[in-house]
Amino acid sequence: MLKLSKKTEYALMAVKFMARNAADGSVTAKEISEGYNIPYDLLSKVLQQLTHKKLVNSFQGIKGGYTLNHDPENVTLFDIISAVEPNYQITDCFQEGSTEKDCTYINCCMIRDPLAKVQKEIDKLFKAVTIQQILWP
Amino acid sequence: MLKLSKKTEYALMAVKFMARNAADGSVTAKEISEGYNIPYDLLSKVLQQLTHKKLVNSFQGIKGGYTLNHDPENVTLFDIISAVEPNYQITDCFQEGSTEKDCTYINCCMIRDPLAKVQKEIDKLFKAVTIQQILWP
DNA sequence: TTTAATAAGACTTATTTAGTCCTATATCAA
DNA sequence: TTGATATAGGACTAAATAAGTCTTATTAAA
Ligand code: SF4
Ligand code: SF4
Repeated sequence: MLKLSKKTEYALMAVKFMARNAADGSVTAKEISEGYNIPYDLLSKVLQQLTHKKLVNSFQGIKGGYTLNHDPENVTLFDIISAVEPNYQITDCFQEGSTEKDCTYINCCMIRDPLAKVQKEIDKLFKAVTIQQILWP
Repeated sequence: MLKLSKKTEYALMAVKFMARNAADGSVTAKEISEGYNIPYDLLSKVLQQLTHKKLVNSFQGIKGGYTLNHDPENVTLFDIISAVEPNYQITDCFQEGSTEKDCTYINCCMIRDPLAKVQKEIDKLFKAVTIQQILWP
């Protein structure tokens, strides 16, 4: 159905919040959650995923929080999506080492390679969009 | 998660089958289903949806079946997807007349317009890919 | 040592997708 | 005219995924 998950949207919103409040140093998950009305627990997971991909810095402890790790013009929509969506591809069979478990048609499929090309185009598109462009259009 | 549904894949496979067997006149859902191992009932629905969008011709009755209504180079991936996926867009809020029921953030959202632009790029991409290119790469 | 933050896994619920079943209708041919 | 076989389409069930919640552990400043 080609829909982005809420996690991607929350990630973008969180990045926006962090950039806006960069002056005040780090920003907590609670502040973002309350500022934009995002479920706290889910947002926390999103921030953790962004941390793993080094898109944000996290600081633990009572004065902890998050900061952006890159300038918005150096982070793309592709970075955000692939940090947050486990496998964001248009079919189930593009992963490294996909087998019949992923799709029963995998060994006889006549649309796989062509769709892989479409996937590459989509990747290219997402890599061409920076979050700078998205969040300050 | 950005995945195409099985219905889209089945639609593409069905189109391929029809083109391949065009010489024999119309082709039945059963033949496609058995030829490519696609669940019959689901495939039938897909074919009905393609019929509604005039992408295929359907013939009822005992000698009935389906034929392609256009040359493969004149049908795009966009046509197939939008025939078969109810609303294939990357967010819930791009429909005509979307309200708070679709997304609670709709009136305060800072990422909606930018994502709409991304959607347009995706549309453009899908419209640029013909099923000729996909099925006979 | 208390407090407030992140980290992370387990769990539950809601939504969507995939698949099935059943009945109606159309058409051909014996 | 009737039986066989095709599409049409609605209702339903099951499976998979996404979204949200709960709980416990860890971290670090005051
Ligand atoms: S049907 Fe083909 S393209 Fe789709 S998931 Fe299976 S192998 Fe991949
Ligand atoms: S968060 Fe914004 S972009 Fe996403 S569905 Fe809601 S209104 Fe649309």
